[in-house]
Amino acid sequence: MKIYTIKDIAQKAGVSVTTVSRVLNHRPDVNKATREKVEKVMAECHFVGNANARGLKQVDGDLVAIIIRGHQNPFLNALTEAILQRTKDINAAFITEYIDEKADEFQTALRLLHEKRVTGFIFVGSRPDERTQAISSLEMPMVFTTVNAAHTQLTHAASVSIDDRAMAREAAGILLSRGHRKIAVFGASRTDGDNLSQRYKGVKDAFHDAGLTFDESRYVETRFSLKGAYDCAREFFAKKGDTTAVFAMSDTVAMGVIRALQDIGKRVPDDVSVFGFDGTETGKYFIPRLSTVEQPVAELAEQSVLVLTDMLEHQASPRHVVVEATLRLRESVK
Amino acid sequence: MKIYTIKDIAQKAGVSVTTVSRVLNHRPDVNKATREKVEKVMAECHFVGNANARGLKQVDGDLVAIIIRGHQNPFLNALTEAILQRTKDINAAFITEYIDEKADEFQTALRLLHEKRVTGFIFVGSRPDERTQAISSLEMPMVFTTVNAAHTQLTHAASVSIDDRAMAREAAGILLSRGHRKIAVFGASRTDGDNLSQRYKGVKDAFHDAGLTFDESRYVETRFSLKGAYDCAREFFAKKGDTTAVFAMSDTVAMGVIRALQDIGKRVPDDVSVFGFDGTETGKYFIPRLSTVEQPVAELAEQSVLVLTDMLEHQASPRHVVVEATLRLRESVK
DNA sequence: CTGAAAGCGCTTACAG
DNA sequence: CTGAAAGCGCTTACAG
Repeated sequence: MKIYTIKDIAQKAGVSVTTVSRVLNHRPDVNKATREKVEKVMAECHFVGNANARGLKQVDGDLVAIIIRGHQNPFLNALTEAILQRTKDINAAFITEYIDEKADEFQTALRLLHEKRVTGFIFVGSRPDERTQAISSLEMPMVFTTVNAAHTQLTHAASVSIDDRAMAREAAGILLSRGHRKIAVFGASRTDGDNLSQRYKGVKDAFHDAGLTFDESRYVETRFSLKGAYDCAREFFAKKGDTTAVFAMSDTVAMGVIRALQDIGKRVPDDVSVFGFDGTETGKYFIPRLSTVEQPVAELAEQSVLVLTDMLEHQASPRHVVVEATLRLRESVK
Repeated sequence: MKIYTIKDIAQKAGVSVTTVSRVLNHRPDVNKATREKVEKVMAECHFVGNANARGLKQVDGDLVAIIIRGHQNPFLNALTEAILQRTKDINAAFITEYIDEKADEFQTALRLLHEKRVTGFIFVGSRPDERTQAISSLEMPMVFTTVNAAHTQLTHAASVSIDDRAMAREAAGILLSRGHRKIAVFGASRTDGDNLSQRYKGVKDAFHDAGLTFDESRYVETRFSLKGAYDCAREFFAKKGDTTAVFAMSDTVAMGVIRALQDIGKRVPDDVSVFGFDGTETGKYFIPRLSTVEQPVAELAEQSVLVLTDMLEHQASPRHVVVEATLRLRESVK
């Protein structure tokens, strides 16, 4: 199958490449008859412009890279899809780049900046840490989704997130109000200021509210996968079998924990209550249905795109938007 | 942050752009001292070549587009990640393109062909239908993963898949051998030859093996989502409450069905047995654990890359590889 | 081992 | 409304 260039089309249509380019870009200043002739030839040839050539020139228009940490996180996948949805009627091109859990987003961003002349970034599921500081040197519009970057040194970074700390406090508060005292927290290594550390603080807040102190020996770090959580839970409950409630920092972790509890003969929620986080679709259908902090995916997505385009198109300053999350009390908590 | 071009680097290093290009491409014919000087400057400037400019020239090397149907399918996500894994040490570049469930993969392929000068395709989770026939006109190496394209008219298409029909037959056979007769099948609209129709045929084979006939009124079409399957199951069991087993054409569907059964007071597997398909991670941790046909993700991925690179590099003819799937009997079937 | 020059397929002032 | 020409940032024969 021959690949036609703009030159081929011009020749077939008997016009200049300039004119073809104009038709291709829907410029108004083309004679109707000429336009139609060119369009006909393009259609016949299944012509599609070469993105490399166009990108090489590209002085116009913004190009936003959406950088997603991990392929397998259902919550981030849903969020990414929602962002892409909001992207349709925006006057900018978007590309998605999935990176490894352990990959360096600064390197990735830098590469995309050079390779593709990216003009803005959306980081999905990223955590501001040392590497992320380096990103700031990029000095271009960027938004972190799901994590609050207000208190970082990232001068060009906006963020859209829920109030992780307040929600965790609420969730843990419910556990406490129902009489649970031996509460375990399943999280992951956190750096100061990221959303996991916020959630951890929220749990401590709840204990404080109740005039109690969180027993740090019931804090567990796990990978955010079913298997990771399952294995951790088996190990943890072998030692701390008197635990009556678990606050898991993601739904995936919650499900792994519940499965483990089931396997050691503990019923959820009768013997142990489990709280999840994120509000994934699977959690709604799990048995038992997960109690969780539901992140508003659509709004997170919408605000992210909005904040970024404001920076891109109107040179707005970076904002830090906090959207409302919802506590879902379902079957996994008694 | 300034974006440096090869010209800037050349100037700073006091050499020609040709030489910088050579260093950039790790060509051997550069003086060691020169190379080091250039590399030093490149490092200082965080230089990364412009992919558009390189791609514009690109006479060398293959570019493979991996086209994935849907963002949210856990099985396809796992498969994609496995393919990407196999991709590291291949002498070709790979890009991933997620398309909508309803999107036209021919248009997508065509666009990528022109836009990016793609030289080969891997279609993940695609189904050969009318549109797919059009793809054949692309006349370039392509492989369909998870669906057997041996009996299609796709002359340039290879495929890597399991034997869907045989596996469905085995699974349904187990249901029958355990005394189930009122078996429902939850699938989706299929076209002749796709993997869903194969699975359907497999179920019929199993009934035939047992000297029985599948009761078509127990065949249900559903979206392949938890909600879709859930709603379908609620509706179906309201009418066909005597059904004692379900063969679901994906794990996701199976989980939706199980949740629905739970909600109408039927226990799985005591009242109703449920078989899934794919062998997802979630299915392993679901309560009850899913009995399923486990597709060998790693092998599917490896063979797909292998078959494609054979076509790309050695002009091999398209092969149709069938890999071994595994029946997993777990808790959801009694 | 190194460089000048042509060209990849577009877009965009500029001129008409 | 239309076209000739320059140029985007690279790569690659070709010449030395």
